[in-house]
Amino acid sequence: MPKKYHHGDLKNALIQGGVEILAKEGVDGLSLRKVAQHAGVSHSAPYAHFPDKQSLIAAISTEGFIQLYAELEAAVSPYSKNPKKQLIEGAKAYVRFAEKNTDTFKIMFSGVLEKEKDYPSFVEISSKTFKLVVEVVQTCQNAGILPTAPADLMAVSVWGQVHGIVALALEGQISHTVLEKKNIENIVTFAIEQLLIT
Amino acid sequence: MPKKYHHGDLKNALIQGGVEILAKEGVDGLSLRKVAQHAGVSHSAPYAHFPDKQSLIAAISTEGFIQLYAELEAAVSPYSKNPKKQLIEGAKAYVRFAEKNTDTFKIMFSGVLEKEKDYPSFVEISSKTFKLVVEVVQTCQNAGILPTAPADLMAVSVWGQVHGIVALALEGQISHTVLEKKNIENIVTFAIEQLLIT
DNA sequence: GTCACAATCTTGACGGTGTCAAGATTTTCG
DNA sequence: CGAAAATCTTGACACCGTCAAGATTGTGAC
Repeated sequence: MPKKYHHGDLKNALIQGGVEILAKEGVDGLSLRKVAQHAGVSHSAPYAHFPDKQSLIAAISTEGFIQLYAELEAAVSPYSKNPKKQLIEGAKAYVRFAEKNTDTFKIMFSGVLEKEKDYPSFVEISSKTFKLVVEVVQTCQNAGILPTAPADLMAVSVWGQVHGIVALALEGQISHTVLEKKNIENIVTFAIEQLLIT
Repeated sequence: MPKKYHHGDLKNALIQGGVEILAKEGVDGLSLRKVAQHAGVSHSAPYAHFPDKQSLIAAISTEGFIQLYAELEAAVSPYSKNPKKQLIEGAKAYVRFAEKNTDTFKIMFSGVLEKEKDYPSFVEISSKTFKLVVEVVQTCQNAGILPTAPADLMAVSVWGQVHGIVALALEGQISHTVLEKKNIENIVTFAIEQLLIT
């Protein structure tokens, strides 16, 4: 933890403030100047901690991934003896995260972040999350409920399946006729079950 | 087709110019003023045709969906006797569209468009595209190569599967270890095959 | 302890943005 | 032809990201 200077841990205050503004005013409402004001600091103070806006967004995205990872972990760990439940509960947790943190989720995946190579901690937590998916997929394969194929490839399929439906849902692209019968969690569950070996 | 006034069909010129700028400078480079200048017109001339920037973006997205629909149609129609090929060729066409028109694709799905209710022509082509997916899914079901389930629900799964992998790929979120072995088209094909009944 | 240095923050400026108001110009149509 | 509507220009406003210059404050060497 950084020591106190004029403000004291401004960097984290900016990230946290960014998350709040994101939740309150949406992606378009997020500006460096607003985040600075929210932290009670001048409009260009953030430049002491972030070289540009993208960098702040990367930090917020990283924070989002850390929380997503934690929630996936929590959803999956109780069912270490039940691979199918792990897969489905993990998928449902993914949906819930996206629904509860819509704008953070959008920032994490909406192309605002471009050259991720420059944000090592983002890459780290992001690939850590992917590894978690691979592990769950592998236990499912060992249990014979997912096809035998390279685990990383199958993990991309599973993650893509969940992510795609969630992304379409956030865009309002899920057909009205479907939403009448099932909510997003149920749709994702159905889709994942299609990938399972009966 | 609108008649000529001062400029002559400014509205379409703005949309077309927007597509060009989008392809050349990316999402961040797209501004109303730049589009106006590109069309040789003053900075607030666009307001005679679009109430705000979102509306221009909606028009560009609509244009994108029209092209996407056409390419899906073209990819699917030659194989009316081969449902499996229809599904896979359609998915591959989706990938190709996203790869060739990255920024238009991002704008179409990256949350820039919010309240779509206000853009009827966008909703129209978008749901028309979805219906095309439903039709292909139905012929696959009739051929016994996709599970018997509500066609619209299964269509959401299929579309979500393809879209999710494409979206993750555009974010650079597909694991390096997977990309070494397969390109996006192949990954999507693999994923779709997992949904098929063998 | 003090003094130079580095980190942190402020002030002020720059060009660019979306949007609106007022007015000029042009087309349409009764 | 003349009124009304559509189209476009000019100018202004607040906001934005970013940079330069300088003020303030903490750190560490001596």
